[in-house]
Amino acid sequence: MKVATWNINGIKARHDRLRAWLSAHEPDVLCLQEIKSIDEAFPGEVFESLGYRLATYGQKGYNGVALFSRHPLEDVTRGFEDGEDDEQARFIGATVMADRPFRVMSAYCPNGGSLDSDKYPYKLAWYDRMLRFLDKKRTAWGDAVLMGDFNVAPADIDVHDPEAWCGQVSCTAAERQRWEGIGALGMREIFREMHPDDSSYTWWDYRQLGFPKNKGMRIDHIFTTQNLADRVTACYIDRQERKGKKPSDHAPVVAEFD
DNA sequence: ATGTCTCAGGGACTGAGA
Repeated sequence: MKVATWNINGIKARHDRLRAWLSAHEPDVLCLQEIKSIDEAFPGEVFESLGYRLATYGQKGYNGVALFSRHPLEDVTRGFEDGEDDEQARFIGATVMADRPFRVMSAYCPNGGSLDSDKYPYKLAWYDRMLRFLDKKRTAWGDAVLMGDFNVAPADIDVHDPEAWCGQVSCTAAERQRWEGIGALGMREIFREMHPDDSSYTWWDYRQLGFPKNKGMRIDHIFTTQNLADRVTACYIDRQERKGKKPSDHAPVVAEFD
């Protein structure tokens, strides 16, 4: 089973690149973030013709998440269903009906802006809502994969310049504590587990020659529940996709398990 | 140089968000 996550930064601007990537890598399941499209305008036929079933949760202009699967998707949920008034489309889940079914979730965690903006407390509160949601659902779901753009660099090894970033948004103690809360709920972050000392990144700023200078951060992650984590055979970042014409500012992250 | 992108609105460019 091959699963992947990619912040695509606009499906309209990137569907050709995505189609080529899917043809080359053939993941069973893909989570997208920042589709920046309403559901009605999502170019689904392109991907259905490659054999994928789609579930999208979009909004106009910003944010938006999607699930692609070569196996049927059941019981799609959008948002956290907690009654909060939140118009931002950032979380979608579904059950992948493979031989051994599992729950999959695509998360686009808030960026947070700067420490003094109102986007920062929104980010922290959003994480708390996600943690409550995961806690409430985890026994019912069994095996699960949670993937996405978490907008948190969990440790200094995940940041090109920890001195400069320490205490800034994506690297504060409050954010890292919440990110670690996912692990406290029994999920394991696969890339770091497979590569304990690798300081690879998943995102590089378009500005200031971020990618050529490798000034990036590892903020896109794949978490799985215990049983799946024990069956993982590989986890890697596809840096190639950050190259060439009109890349996203994020590279895909891929995991394989038996 | 806040040095690059995407998208929306409105029909060339500006603003927002990342």
